[in-house]
Amino acid sequence: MKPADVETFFATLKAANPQPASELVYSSVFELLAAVLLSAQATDVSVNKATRRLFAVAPSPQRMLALGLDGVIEHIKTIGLFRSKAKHLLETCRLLIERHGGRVPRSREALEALPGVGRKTANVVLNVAFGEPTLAVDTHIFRVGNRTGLAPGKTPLAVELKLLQRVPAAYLEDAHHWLILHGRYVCQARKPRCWDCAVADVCDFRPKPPRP
DNA sequence: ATCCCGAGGG
DNA sequence: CCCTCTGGAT
Repeated sequence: MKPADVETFFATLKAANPQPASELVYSSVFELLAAVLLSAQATDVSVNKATRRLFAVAPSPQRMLALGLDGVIEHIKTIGLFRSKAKHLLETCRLLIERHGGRVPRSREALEALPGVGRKTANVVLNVAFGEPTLAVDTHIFRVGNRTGLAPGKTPLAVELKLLQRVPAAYLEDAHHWLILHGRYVCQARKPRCWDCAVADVCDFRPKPPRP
């Protein structure tokens, strides 16, 4: 993708969706952190189904700890990777209380020190909860960055750095959600919907012509 | 590089 | 059946 097309790319996505937001359901910074931790390799629909039950009983680190491992698993067992996620979530809750007064810390170092929280999850929390100019690269953004030519890279970190360097400052705040929603609904993994893609003319990807 | 791991879509 | 889903730890 040519540098001049990057502005067009984001202006077009913005016009279609002026105020993009996460589709995860949460009502506090703690719930955001927990929901994102649970969302690894899972759809937001399945995560929301589980967190509706979980957060009704455990909206705080203290209440989450009180549930215990089996209690947490009972609520999230419909999500993939549920055993490791339950374990990580509980240990994270313990550390939030022990190190951070039961609050979610605002620094990358403190966030990534929590089990189950890596660079991507930390970036989401820093951006969405604290308004920091970070850009979390998930499976969608990694694919969209490479496929479109907007931000090619062999690893998520490489794509993230390329995006931070190419996305105009005015779009950085919401770029994460525009890219993720574009990847989820239009630039899909298996069958990208290029025929109704608003940014197809500035995209490097050319789909195979359909069979007659 | 491998493991974790359920639900939904094609 | 196979692939994908807002990854992270070992």
